[in-house]
Amino acid sequence: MSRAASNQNNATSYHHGNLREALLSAAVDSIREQGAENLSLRALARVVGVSQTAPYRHFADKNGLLVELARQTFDELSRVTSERIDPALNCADNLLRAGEAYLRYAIANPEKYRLIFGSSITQREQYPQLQTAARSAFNVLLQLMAEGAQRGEFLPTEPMLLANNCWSSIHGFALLTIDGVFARKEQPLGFDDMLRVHLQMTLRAIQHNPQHIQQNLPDAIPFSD
Amino acid sequence: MSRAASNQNNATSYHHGNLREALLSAAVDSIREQGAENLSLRALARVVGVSQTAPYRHFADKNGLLVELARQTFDELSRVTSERIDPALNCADNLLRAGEAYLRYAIANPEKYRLIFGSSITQREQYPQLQTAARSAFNVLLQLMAEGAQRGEFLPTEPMLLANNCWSSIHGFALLTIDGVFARKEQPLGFDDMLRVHLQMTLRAIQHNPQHIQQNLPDAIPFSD
DNA sequence: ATAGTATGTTTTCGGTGTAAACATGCCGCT
DNA sequence: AGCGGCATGTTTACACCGAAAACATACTAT
Repeated sequence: MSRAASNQNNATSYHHGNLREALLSAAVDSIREQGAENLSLRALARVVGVSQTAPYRHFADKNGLLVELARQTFDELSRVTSERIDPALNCADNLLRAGEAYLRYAIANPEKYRLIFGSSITQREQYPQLQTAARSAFNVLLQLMAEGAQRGEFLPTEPMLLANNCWSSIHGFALLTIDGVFARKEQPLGFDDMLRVHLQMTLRAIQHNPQHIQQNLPDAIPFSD
Repeated sequence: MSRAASNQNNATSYHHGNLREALLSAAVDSIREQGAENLSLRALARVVGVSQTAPYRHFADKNGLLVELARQTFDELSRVTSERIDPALNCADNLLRAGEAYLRYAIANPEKYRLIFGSSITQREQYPQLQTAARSAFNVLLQLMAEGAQRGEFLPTEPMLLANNCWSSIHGFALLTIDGVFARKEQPLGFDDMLRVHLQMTLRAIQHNPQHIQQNLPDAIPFSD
C-alpha cells in the first residue's frame, strides 16, 4: 500500500512501482493461456509496458520467476487441503475431503499444477524456499496418514508408505485429467462422480479394516449388476 | 537395409541416406541428457552433420519429430507390459507384473516417459498415430481390468473405473519418482521394496475379496509392530 | 540538498524455429 | 544410355528469445 500503490499505473513515471507483482500476475495469465514452456520474459515485459530487460531487476533469470510462481502454488495447495481437514472427523473422511480439494485446485489451475511438478523449472535443489513450500504441502498428507495409522483406520505401517501411495494416486489422477488423457466420451460417469470414485478407491488402498471398505464403497462406486 | 544401409555414413555423399533415423536416434540421446524442453533441431542437425534445415525434409516441424518419438515410446510401453501378462496366472498377479514392468520402463527412460505425457508435445489431437499408440498401451490395462472384474478378483464395476484408478496410481508413482519428489533419504524402504509396496496397495484399491487382501498384504507391506 | 542505490533502458551477443529459394543426385522411364 | 522429375540437402533470411553490460533515472535516507 505504501509506495507501490501510490505509484502504480502512473504512465509518465520512470519507475513502474509495482513491477515485480505485475510480472508475476502477467506470468500467471501467460502460463494459463500458453503453458509454462512458452513463457517469454520479453513478452511479459511488453505486456507490462516495460523494457525487455527490466524483469532482470526483480528475478535473476526466467527460472527464478517460475520458481516464485511455483512457491506460491505450493502454498495455495497447502492452504486448500489443510482447510478441509477437520479434527472432529475421522481420517478417512478427511482424506476424501482434502483429496477432493487438492484435485479441484489442480484441475482449476492446470498450468500452475504442471509447473510445480513439470520440468519447466530447472535446478530446483538451488531454491530452498521451493523445497520448503513443497515439503509443507506434503506434510499435510503425511500427518493425516500418521494419525490414521495410529487410530487404526489405515494400515499399521509406515505413514510415509501410506502417503506415497495416496499422493501417487491423486497426483496421477490430476495429471491424467489435466492432460486430457482420460477418454472423456468413453467414461461411464460424469467427472464429479469419477473423481469421487477415484478417491474412494484411493482410500481403499490404505484402509485397514475390511468392514470399512464394505461400508464405504456402495455409496460411491457403482456396481455393474 | 536396402538403400539406407548401402549409403550410410558416406561422408562425401550429398545425401545422408539415413537422416530420419539418425535424427531420431540423436534426439533420444539429446532428451536423455537435457530433456525434451531443451531439444534443438539445429543442435540435432549439427550432431548428425547436416545443415540446420535438413530435418525439415523429414519432419514438418520440431513437434512432428517429438510426436514420432512419443509414438515409439508408447509402443515400447505396450510391449513391456503385455509381455509380462501370463494368461495362466490370475489377474491380480498379472497386474503386479505388468505394473512393475511399466514402472521399471518409465524409471529407466525418464525423459521419454515425461515426453509422452508432458506438454513438450503440442496439438496431440492432430496426430492420430499418437492417439492410436497411446490407446493401445491403455488397452493392455483395460482388458486386464475387464477380466479381473469378470472373474470376481476385482470390484464388480466398470472396467474403465478400475483402469482409471490403477493407471493414476502407477502413473503418479512413476512421475513422482522420476521427478525426484520422493524424499529418498526419508524413505523407510529401498526403492525396489517401495515399488512393490506401492503396487500391492494399488492392487488393494480394486480387489474385491477382503480375504485376498489379508493374504497378499503381509508378503509385501512391512507392518510397524 | 545531495549521495547512494534501487530500478528501468539501450545495446548487443549468440541461440532458436522455420519459411523460401536454390542445389544436388538418385530412380524410373524411354 | 540418357534424361527428366522428385526426394533430399543447402543457403539465406527473418523474427523471436534469454541474458550480459553499460548507461540513465529518480526515490530515499542522511
